[in-house]
Amino acid sequence: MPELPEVETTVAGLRSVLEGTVLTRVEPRRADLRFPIPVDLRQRLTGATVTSLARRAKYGLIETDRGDTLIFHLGMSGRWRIDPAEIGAHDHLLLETSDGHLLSLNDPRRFGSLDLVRSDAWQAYAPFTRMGPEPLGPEFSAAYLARALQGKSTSIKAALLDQRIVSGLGNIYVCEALNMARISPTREAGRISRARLGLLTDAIREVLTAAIAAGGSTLRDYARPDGELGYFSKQWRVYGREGESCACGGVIRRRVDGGRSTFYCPKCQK
DNA sequence: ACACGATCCTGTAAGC
DNA sequence: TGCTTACAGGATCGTG
Repeated sequence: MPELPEVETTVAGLRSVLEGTVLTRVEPRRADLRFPIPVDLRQRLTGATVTSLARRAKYGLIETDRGDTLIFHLGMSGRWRIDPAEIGAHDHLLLETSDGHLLSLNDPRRFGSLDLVRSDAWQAYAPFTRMGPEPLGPEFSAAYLARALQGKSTSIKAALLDQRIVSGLGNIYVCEALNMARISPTREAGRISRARLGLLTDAIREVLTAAIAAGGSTLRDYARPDGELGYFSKQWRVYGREGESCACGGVIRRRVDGGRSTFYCPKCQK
């Protein structure tokens, strides 16, 4: 489910419930997700006050007044549920707040992760150290992309999914941005003109910004007790639309590389 | 060094 | 209807 916009929306939803509250109960319900969950997580977080929440790439950060920051990744199927009606087999971490809310990290496939770092050193967290810039940040530009893609023989689609080049993009928004910029997903990454890289960076920013805005508009849904409603927009141009019409009039195709689907329009994406 | 496929796990939906 | 198969928004690891 979660790429950058979904994590951004999730963090905003969590912030409204968590910020300023005390974690009165912290209950990991299994020892690991993708990786082991720190054994002292309960002890370090119980009784702490949540001071702030933030996002880095597809990770959410929950900072406390004890100098610890809980870092979560939602993997493919993770989400936070607020005041769920019942706790099931896939609710892996429960947080109870001094306001009486119960939060649950639910992740059936368990590709997500949970970790605890010292707040003054979160930037040294291993997954962050080799990660490229935020696509919505000031460092991300056509000039940056040109430098990062220089000499790369891999496809532009694979390059944009590589978190070392730019962090936070996933399969959906890469497909969408490439369609918006009219660039073929199979085009060699190192051989795209600077002008087209400009269109691509614009498209990436535009699609992410629109998705965050749409997510924000459904925050109420996200925070519903059942948590069942999707919290991101499904206004996709090409993703999941094989056989349908592209805005240009062409027919959207699907191809699979490395087990992952790519949706694109062969008529307008060159 | 780089590029690519296999892999972790479960749920859902399509196909026979 | 029921069983089997394909596929899913991620990221890492091993191999060529």
